[in-house]
Amino acid sequence: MQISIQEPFDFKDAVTSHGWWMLAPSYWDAEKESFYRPLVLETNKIVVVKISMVAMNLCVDVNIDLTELEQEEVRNQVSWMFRLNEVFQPFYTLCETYQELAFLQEHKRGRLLRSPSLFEDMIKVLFTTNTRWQQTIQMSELLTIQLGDRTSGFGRTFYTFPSPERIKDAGESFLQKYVRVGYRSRYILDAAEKILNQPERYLNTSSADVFKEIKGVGPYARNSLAMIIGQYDGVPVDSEYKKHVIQTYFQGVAPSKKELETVYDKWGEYKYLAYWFDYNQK
DNA sequence: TTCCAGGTCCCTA
DNA sequence: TAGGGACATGGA
Repeated sequence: MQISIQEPFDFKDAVTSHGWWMLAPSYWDAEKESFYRPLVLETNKIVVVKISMVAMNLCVDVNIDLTELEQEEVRNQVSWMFRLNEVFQPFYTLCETYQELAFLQEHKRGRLLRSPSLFEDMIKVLFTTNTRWQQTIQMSELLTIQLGDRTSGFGRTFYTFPSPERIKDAGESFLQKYVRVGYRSRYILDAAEKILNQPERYLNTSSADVFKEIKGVGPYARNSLAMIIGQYDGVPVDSEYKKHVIQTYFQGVAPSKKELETVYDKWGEYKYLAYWFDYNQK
C-alpha cells in the first residue's frame, strides 16, 4: 500500500536521525533504504511491514493479507512513526533565520522517528536513563525476545514489542533477571500499570507534564517524551547534552545550571530539534 | 576492584 | 530548595 505525504522529507534521515532505529523490534536495512518492524493490530493480529520511500509516497509492504480496516490501522501506525501529521515549515523558517541550521531546511530534515505506540517509547526512554547506549539496545532486544510474540516476514525473524499487560504480568523479578533492566523494573511496571488504568490520561495527552507522574520520569525523560508527542520546547538535559553544550558554548568550563539549560532558548517551540541537530550535525 | 554511564528518587538540613 | 547517596547492570 502507499501513503502519500504532504511535505517532502528525507526518508533515510527521518529513520536515522534518532537512535531509535537501532532498538528492537525495528530493523533498518541501510543498503536497501528500507525500514522493517512488526506491528500489533487492535485484533492482536501481527503484521510485519517494510517501509520505503518512492517520490512523494511511503511504500508499505506487508507480509500477510489484510482487510481494509486492518490496512487503515497499518497506515495510521506508519503515519504516526513518520510524523506525517506534523508541519515542519515553522521550524524551517527559524532555520533560515538562524543560519547555523540552514542545512536542515535545504535537505528537508528534522523528522525524528518514533515507535508505533507511545507506550513503547515511554519504555525505551526509561531504557536510556543512567546507562550506556549499548545497554539500551540490549534491554530493548531482551524485552522483545522474552515477552514479545515471535513472527517472521521478509526473510527475517521479529519479536513484537510487548503490551503493557504482558509486561505487568511478567513482574519485577522477571524483568530484572531476564531483561536485565536493573532498578528500572519498578519504573517500567509503573508505566505499564498507569497506561492500563488510565490509557486516555497518558496516551491522549496534549501536556507532556502528565508523563512526570510515571516513576523514573524526571526532567530529561519528560522532555524526551514531549519530543515524541511533537512538543519540542524543552531540551533533554543529560550527560551528552551537558558535554556538548559546555564544549561548544562555554569553552569547556561548566556554567550555571540555568545558563546550561537556556542555550537554545531563541529556538522557542523548537529547542529540542535545534539541540538535536546542533549536536548531531557533524 | 572501582568507577560511571544519554537520571531519578528520596532523605536531610 | 538544594545537596548527596542509593539504585541494577555491565564495560573499561
